[in-house]
Amino acid sequence: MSQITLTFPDGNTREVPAGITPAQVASDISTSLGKKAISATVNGAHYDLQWPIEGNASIAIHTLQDDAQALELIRHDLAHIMARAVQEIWPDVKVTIGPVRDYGWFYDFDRAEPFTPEDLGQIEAKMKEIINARDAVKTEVWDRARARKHYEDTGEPYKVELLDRIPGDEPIRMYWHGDWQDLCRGPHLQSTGQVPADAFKLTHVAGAYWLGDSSRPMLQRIYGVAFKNRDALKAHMTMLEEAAKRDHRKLGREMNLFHMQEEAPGQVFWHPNGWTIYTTLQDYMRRKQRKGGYVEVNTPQVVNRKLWEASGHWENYQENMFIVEVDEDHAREKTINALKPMNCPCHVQVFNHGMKSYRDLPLRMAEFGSCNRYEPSGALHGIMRVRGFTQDDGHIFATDDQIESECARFIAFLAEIYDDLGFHDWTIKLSTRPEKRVGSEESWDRVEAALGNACKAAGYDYELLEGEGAFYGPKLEFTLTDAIGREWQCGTFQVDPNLPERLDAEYVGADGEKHRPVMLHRAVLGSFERFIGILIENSEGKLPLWLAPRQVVVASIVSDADAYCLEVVDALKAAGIRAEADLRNEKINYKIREHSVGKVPYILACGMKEVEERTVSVRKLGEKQTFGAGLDEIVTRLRGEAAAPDQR
RNA sequence: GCUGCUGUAGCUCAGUGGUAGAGCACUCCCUUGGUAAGGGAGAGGUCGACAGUUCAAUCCUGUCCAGCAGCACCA
Repeated sequence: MSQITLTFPDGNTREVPAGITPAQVASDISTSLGKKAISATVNGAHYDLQWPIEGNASIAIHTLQDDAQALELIRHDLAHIMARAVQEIWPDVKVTIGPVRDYGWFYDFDRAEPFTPEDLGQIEAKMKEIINARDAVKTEVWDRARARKHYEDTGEPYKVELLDRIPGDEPIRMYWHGDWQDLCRGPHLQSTGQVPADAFKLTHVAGAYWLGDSSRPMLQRIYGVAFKNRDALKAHMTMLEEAAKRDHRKLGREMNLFHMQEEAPGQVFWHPNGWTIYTTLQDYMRRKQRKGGYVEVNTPQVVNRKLWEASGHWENYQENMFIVEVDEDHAREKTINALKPMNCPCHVQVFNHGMKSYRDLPLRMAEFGSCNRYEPSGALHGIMRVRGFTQDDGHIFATDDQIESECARFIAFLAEIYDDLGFHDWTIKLSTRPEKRVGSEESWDRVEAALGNACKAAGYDYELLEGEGAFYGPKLEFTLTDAIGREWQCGTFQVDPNLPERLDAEYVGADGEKHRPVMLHRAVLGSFERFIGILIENSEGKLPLWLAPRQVVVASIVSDADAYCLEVVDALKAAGIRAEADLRNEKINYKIREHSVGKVPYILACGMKEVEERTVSVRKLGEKQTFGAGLDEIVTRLRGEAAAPDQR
C-alpha cells in the first residue's frame, strides 16, 4: 500500500498509508482525541471521520470544541435522529430531506395525519432515548442501482427521486444511525452519543412543499433548534423572547399606533400616534427629496386597463392587481380599471405630457405613491407586508450616459437617509442579467458595469447576485441590518429601458432627433408601512425623539400642580414639541410606569417644589436617574433634541 | 394560494351541550401620593359569520371570513 503525507495545522507532517481515515489518524495521535473527534477538514473539505483519505492532504481534526463544525454536525445528526425517532413511532411515515439551518435544522415528512404539539413531545423523548443509546454512526458508499432498489423495496419514493437527482459523478453515501438508514452526503458524528441530549428542542411544525415547488405535494416540516449545551439553548430561547417583545404588531397595539381589521385585510388603520410617525417621516423624506433634486408629483389610484395593457402589467401582474369594474347604466360595456400596483406607468404619463428635451434630463420624479396589490393571503404580515401601502417611489428619466452618475448620486442620497434614521450597517447587492432577458449583451455589459462602478465610486462594495436581475435590466438592492441582526431589503435602484419603450417615452436630443430615455426605478425606504414596522422593531418602540409620536408627558404629582403642568405643556407645544399633560388622579409611580410602558421618551414630573421653583423633574425613557431643569432650559433643550436630523 | 393551528370583554386569556368568567384597561368614589401598578365599587360580551345536528349550540359538524407559524409568492 502506498504512503501519503498528511500535514497538520501546526505544520507537522506524518506519513500514513493511503486510504487511512481521519478516525484512525485521530486515534493514532491519542486515544482521547480518537474519542473526542467529530470530523476533520481535509484539503479544505469537511470530512467524515470514516471517509478514507487517498492522497497527500492537509488535515485538521475537529472536536466538539470547534464551534462551526460541531454545531453543524450536532444539528445534522439531530435531523437524522429525529427522522429515525419519527419512523420508529410511525413506521409508515415517508422520509425526505432534513438540512441544517440557522440555529437548528428541519426535516420534511410525508404522513397523512398532521403532527400535533403532543407528537413533538413524544418525538423529543424518543430522540433522547436514541441519543442515550449511543449508537455508532456508520457509512458506506453504495452502487446507485443498489440504493435505488433498496428505496423502492422499502417504499421511500422521495429518496428514489433524490437519488435520481444526485449528479452521476457523486458517490451515493448511505448512513446508519444504529439500524436506521438514510441517504446522506454527510459528514456525521461518530455516534449519536456525541449529541448533547439536553441542548435541543423541537419548536414547531408547518407545511412545506416537496422540493419547494408549489405544484408538488405538501409535506410536514418539523423544525428544531440545537446548540452545544443547555445554556446556549436557553440563551437562544431568551433571544427569541426578546425578539417577540419587538414585534411591531404588539408594540403597535401597546403604543396605540394603528390597527387592522378583517373588513380590510392587509390595510392599515393609522391611529393619531402612528400617523404622527408616518407624517413626520414623510415630511423628512419630502425635504430630503427636494434637496436631492427631485420634483414631486401625484398620480391617480384608479386607472383604466388600457394603460396596464400597454405597460405589460395586465399580462404579467394581473393576479396581483385589484380590478375595479364600473358598470354604468348607459354604457355599452363595463369599464375595467385597476388600482395601481406601481407608480411607474403613471410617471411615464407625466413625463410624456409635453415635449421633453435632453436639457430636461436627468428628470428625477418622486411620488409618495399609494399602491394596492392583491398579495396572497398567506403573505400578509402586520404592516410589513400589506395590500395597501405607500412607496417613497421615484423614477429618474435619463440618458444611458447618465446612469452611472445618477446611480452614484442615489447611493449617496440613500446613505444619508439611512444614517439619519439610525441604520449604519447596510449592504448592496447587484443583480445581473437573468437567463430570460431582453436587450443586447453589449447593453447589459454596459449597464451592469455602470451600477458596479457607481457603487465603487460612492465607496461601497457589493455582493453579486448573478442572474437575479429583472428581464429588462440589472438592479441594486440595499439591505440594512437592524439592532438584533436581522436583515431588511429596503432600497432599490433598477435600470429599465423597457417601460419607456412600451409607453413610448421620448425626448429631443441635442441632434434634434427623438430618443428613448432610460427609466431608473428607485426607492430608499420601500414602503412607509413596512419601514415604520422596521423602525418600531429596530428601536423596540423607543423611537428617536424626533419620530416619537408622544414626545413628552408632563405629569402632576399633586393636583395643586395641575395648572403649572398645563403651563409647561403650553410652553413645550409653542416650541413645536408634542407634549401632553397627565393630570389624572393617580400616583406619580403609576403615571411613570404607564408612560414608560407607552415608550414616551420624556416624562416631566411636577410637584409643589417644581411649581415654586418654576422647574421640572426630568425622567428620560430607560433611565432611572432623574434630573431637575428650569422651564426655559428644558424647552430649549428638548426643542434642540426633537429637531429632525436634517434640521439640526 | 397551500398545510397546520387559532378566533370568548378594549387587551391578555380561562371555561361549559342548559345563552359566560379572571386580571389589566375604562367610569365613579375614597385617597394628594415625589419617580415603573394605593384602595373600593360599577359598567362592559349576538363567545368571528352563516348553515346543520339537537328539546337546547359559545361548545358538536360543515362552509366561509380573519389572524398566527411555515411553505410558495414578492414582474
